[in-house]
Amino acid sequence: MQTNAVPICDIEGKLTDNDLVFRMNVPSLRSQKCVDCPIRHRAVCARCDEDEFLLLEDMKYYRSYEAGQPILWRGDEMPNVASLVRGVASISQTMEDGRRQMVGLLLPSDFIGRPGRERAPFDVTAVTDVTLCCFKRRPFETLVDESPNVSKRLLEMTLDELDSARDWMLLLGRKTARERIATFIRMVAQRSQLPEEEDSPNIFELPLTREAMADYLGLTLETVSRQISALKRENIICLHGKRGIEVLSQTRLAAEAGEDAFID
Amino acid sequence: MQTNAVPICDIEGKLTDNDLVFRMNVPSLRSQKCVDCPIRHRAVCARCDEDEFLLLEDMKYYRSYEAGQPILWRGDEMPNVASLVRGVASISQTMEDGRRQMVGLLLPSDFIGRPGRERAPFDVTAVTDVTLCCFKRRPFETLVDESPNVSKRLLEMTLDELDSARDWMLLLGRKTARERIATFIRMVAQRSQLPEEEDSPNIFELPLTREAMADYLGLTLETVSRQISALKRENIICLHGKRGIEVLSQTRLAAEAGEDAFID
DNA sequence: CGCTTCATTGACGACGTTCAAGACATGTGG
DNA sequence: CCACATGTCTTGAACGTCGTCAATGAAGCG
Repeated sequence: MQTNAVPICDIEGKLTDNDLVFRMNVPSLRSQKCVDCPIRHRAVCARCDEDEFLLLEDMKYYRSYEAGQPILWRGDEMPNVASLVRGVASISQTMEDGRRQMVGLLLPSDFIGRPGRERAPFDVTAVTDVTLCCFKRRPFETLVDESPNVSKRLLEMTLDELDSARDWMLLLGRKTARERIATFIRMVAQRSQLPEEEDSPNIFELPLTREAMADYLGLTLETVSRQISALKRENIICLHGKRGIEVLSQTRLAAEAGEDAFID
Repeated sequence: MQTNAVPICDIEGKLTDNDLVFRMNVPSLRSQKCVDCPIRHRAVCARCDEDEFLLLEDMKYYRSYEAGQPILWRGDEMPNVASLVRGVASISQTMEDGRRQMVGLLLPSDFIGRPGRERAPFDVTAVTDVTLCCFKRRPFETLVDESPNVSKRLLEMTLDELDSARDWMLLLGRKTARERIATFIRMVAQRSQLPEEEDSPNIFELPLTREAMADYLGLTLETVSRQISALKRENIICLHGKRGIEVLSQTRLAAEAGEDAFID
């Protein structure tokens, strides 16, 4: 897996809940100013200078969606592009008979839409409550044309996403159900890591329902459930409620994931 | 599927071979001059002006590989980036136990490598005989930084590849063996289409062995072979040698592929 | 001619899907 | 407080697709 980890989101308030630390609580936006923006250092605007931020602040507006709501349908006109500020969203495709495959998971700082494309090629759906920082596509395209700070960052982000997509293709094409689940749990753990932590946390929450995990992993929800139960039975993980996961052995979980050594 | 069709390559000479028209013969490079380059209008340099071509001609050199040869190993240093000028190459990942998944198929005009990345994240292998137009990474990075014509084209190409990768994820995650084969045959047909043709040709050659197809489609070579035989038995296609395919019913093949309506 | 490479075909079994029932938690109204 | 409905998750049993292992066939080459 590529290791462009982004904490799925910052934690807010105290960290006690029956001795469990559940992450992925969503911080509220405290300001509309780019300077205070929680994703400022990672988003498409990461390398903007002050003048560019002025332009952006002028053309941007926030928009929120509740968990489960569609953000875009495939084929929709896309008058806007956007940065995901808060929450988790999915990019997915559905076949006529209803089979569905998630083809991307959007986390804070990820970019939605593309300059030069009028219609959405995929469905985008809010998985949790979501806030977007939207820009009208036309003026944004002009900005991309004129600001290397934006276009270079966008290229970099797109290349990273392409690498991640290719890693996921290995999982979808070749990994067993067990390996897919283990890989996914490790990925979520890694992305739940806070900046001040040294390692992935042992306790965290899954951001997806079993059904959404199945869509992401190319499995059925029954298989997902069975494999999670199996990992629990073998004392590799332990469950806290429906979504809470505690990893009892990182080593064994890594082995189950069948992962290659990393490179960088 | 996205429809950024590139003919896998131009045809050379006469078109008779027992009444079959086999495409994918590879034209030889007739010149080292960018103006005469067969991929000039589609590659990363598609929008370069004369000055930029002068710079490129100065830093470029051609390099060829025979079918089967490795071009890059995962983890290798990448002193160069390159455009694929002639032939077909694959991007693939291999797990420790040997399971392999092709995660991209590189055709003429496709770009290899990325600015700002020192090591190859995946294996790249010549599928047929291949010729690359190579550029030293450092000077190329400078060119990308300074020429919007190059960086914008590169962004566009990368976004297209990301869309294709996501289409492929649907195939790997959800399609049956039969659907994968039918989808693949249709894709090859479409890419074999010459500029002057109105539709995909009915007769063409598969650019991959059964094993390579299996790697690409997330199947075993036996399953690939069985499904091709089944399509033959049902008179949907007909075989001419090992690689030659004749589509007897586009309609039925499309139905077998389980494809959504296109959007654009 | 044997050797190699690539493709086809068969028999069998494993893994994951499908269908179905039940558990558990939460919320609503009587 | 209970009865009941709803959404999410778990578990079981039967089935089917595709992978594995193995034998055979076809084409190209020294």
